[in-house]
Amino acid sequence: MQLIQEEVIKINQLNKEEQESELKKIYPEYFQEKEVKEKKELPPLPDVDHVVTRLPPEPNGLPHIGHGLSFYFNYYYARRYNGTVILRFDDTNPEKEELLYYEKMKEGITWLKIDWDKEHYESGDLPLFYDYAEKMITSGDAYICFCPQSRIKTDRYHMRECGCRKRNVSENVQLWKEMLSGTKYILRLKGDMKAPDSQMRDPTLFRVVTAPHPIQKEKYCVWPTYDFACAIEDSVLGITHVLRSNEFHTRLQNYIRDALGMRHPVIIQYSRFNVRGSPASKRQLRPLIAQGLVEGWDDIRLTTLVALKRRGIVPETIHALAKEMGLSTSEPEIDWSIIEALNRKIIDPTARRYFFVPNPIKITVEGAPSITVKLKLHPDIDYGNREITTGGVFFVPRSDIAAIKDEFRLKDLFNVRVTGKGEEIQGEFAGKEVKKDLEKIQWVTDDHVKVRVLVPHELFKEGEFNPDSLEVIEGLAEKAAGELPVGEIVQFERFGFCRIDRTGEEITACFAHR
RNA sequence: GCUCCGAUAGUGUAGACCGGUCAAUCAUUCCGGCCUUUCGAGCCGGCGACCCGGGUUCAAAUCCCGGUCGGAGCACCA
Repeated sequence: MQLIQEEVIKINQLNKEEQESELKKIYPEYFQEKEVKEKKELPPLPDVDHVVTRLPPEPNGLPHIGHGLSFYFNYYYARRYNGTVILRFDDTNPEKEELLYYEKMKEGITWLKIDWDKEHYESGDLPLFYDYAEKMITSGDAYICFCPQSRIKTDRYHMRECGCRKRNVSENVQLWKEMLSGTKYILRLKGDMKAPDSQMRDPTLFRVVTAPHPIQKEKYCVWPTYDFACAIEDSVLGITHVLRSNEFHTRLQNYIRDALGMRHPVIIQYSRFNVRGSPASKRQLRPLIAQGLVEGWDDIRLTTLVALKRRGIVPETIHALAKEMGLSTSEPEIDWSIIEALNRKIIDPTARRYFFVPNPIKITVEGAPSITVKLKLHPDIDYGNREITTGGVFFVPRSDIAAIKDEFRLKDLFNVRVTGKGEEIQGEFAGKEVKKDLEKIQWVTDDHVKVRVLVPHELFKEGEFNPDSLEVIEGLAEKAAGELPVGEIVQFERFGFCRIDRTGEEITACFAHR
């Protein structure tokens, strides 16, 4: 006890730096953990001698934020461990894939600032899949089935085996050949029809699909199902780590690989997540688009990557969001406020500032001097300025002026005393002195551009479509805003961060967030 | 119904594997205050949570059992 007290006194006499350096000698882990926490990184991966991951899109639609996170997780770990990331198209259903969406997936990934080392198409591996299929047929692990779909379904439900299961290997080999030439049988896994996990009850491995494939055209008519193709590919491509959402179950794929004596990747699952009030599934979105309730796949209320981009959400925000949520296994209902906060933090240092006046009202200022002001493009960082020459006529936000009792300040310009309110406002010049308590309001002069701002709100409220989810605010912006290019993200002062969506006579901007 | 996951403040997350340092982390929202010629950023402060019930233990957010609730799968989709 005595000893301890003496030591404590000794240590307390050291200054902070000395204490830290001492601690580093005996307990360096203390500092490592601290750093990880501060940066907010994803947890480390197990078994990382070398890492190969995959980005596995199906080219059947536009990527949304869920794809984005999945892409990022897999990309992140490959880069973190100096590994390889493969863009692999899971395109084994000719009925659903479309050429266009291969490109859209790539565009989405590129927009996310994610790159990949190799590109691979499952649809190019059919001979390989056939080889493995034949192995499973010869080993008695798979059999051809003639039964109609409905029968299979009820048999699986009731754990009944069908007659097809009893055929011998040579019969199956023969039938497989027939199948390859187009006869509509299916190849099923000889699993366990009594398995409590119904997925293991002889699932389909191959089926005949006559629809042409966007890449392979009509070269093949027998296509593997997802679990078979994926099981093989993950092993053959040397994938070491699979990060995927929990709608996929691992048991069947592992079983198939075991049957073929193949290596397993490490599988890490996380939960699918939702953004509050924004459905992500195509099934829910299609009717909204068809009915014109949303503008299209890039409607700013949506969470497709094109919509996020259009709204002014930057790719780094998706990265940050992935780190924020981690590989969570609970079912999150992400609030837009989290996405907005992350985005704001990222764009605030670069977004140039401009004056925008929503719902403007004209004000004539008696005795106003004509001034040419230089207004800074950013309050904290020097990005230069824009120049505005003023006269006696201004436009200010209607709602602001309504709250003014007497005097206010045209921000960065001068003070005005209100002398009359009506259809227009009258005022008089009230000095240039900056007064601390005076309301500062943004303004534009006669020399302005018209701006329409699209403001997104929750698309669904309590499960119901929200008819007021897209607000349109008309207003005026200073002339300089008229020269901004499409895609520029700016902050309209005292209004919010917006992305220029369309230029021309009238500008359209999308409201990202405050 | 069966199988697999999960449940920490309004929201998201850390802690759980290896029980005590947890009257529980960080972020966000909300509310105050400071700062600022933006209602942005920054800074300070505040409210706010371990699903329920048993068990093990000197000690449970953490381990075990049982509920409840939520999600996913049970396709010739991926």
